[in-house]
Amino acid sequence: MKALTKAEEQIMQILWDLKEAYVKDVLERMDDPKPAYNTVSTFIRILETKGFVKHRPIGKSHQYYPIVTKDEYRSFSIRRLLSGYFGGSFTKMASFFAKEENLDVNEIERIMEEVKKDVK
Amino acid sequence: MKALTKAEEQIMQILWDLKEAYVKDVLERMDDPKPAYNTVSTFIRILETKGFVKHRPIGKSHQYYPIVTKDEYRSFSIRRLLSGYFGGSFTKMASFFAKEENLDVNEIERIMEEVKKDVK
DNA sequence: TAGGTTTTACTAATTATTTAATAGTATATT
DNA sequence: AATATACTATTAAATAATTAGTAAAACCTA
Repeated sequence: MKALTKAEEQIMQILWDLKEAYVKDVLERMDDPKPAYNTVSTFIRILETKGFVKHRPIGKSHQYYPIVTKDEYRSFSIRRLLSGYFGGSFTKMASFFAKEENLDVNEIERIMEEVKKDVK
Repeated sequence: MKALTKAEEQIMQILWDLKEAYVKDVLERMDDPKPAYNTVSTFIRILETKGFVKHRPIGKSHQYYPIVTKDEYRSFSIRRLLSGYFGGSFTKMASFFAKEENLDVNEIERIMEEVKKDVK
């Protein structure tokens, strides 16, 4: 999987959110100052050539939808961070975070309970 | 703090590792095919203008050293990932990771023990 | 001291990314 | 039919990132 550039990622976030969208729907969700319609259109087409997005023709226009899921990209991103900064170890990352946030043992317990519940 | 580009980050990783280094030391540690000496030199000077690195003149040459620590940049990177992909919640990220790796409750316990030990 | 070496500083060239204008096509509207 | 509207496709222009050549300074060596 190839990494997204910042502008591409911004648009993917919106597509993941909307699940399917026309160019105008994406544009609508963008922060001010909004870029030109064609700027968005171009990026979506780049995302399509990169294999992140497909479209179905609806009448004269295109409805776009993600084919790389947000989870897949999340996973890719975590892995990149882990391997670059924590020797590939999630435990190291968790420790780092805990120290940085000054989490005490109880707070760590609470987080892990949450995780356990969620995993079930 | 400003994000590093890929090439800049690569060189920072080496500087963090070496703590202090001449251009040639950094070059030495780079993967083949090695870039030109001047390429490395340029990037280090960019890092200096970005405020990640300083140097002390040693004789005719410069010894470079990081002034943004790896921990500071780690922290920045985690935060960026959390806010972009996990609604800012470390718990969510941990859950995501646990599910993805199919961690069972025992494995989660083990990680938590490790983190607790480390935090003390 | 003349010629080679090492290094920094400056600058240019290349490639990637971002942005949007322009042109073309189809549909709706008057 | 002529005009406006809504879109896609192509292309160009602007900016950022990457790579490295060239010049200049400082040193080393025969």
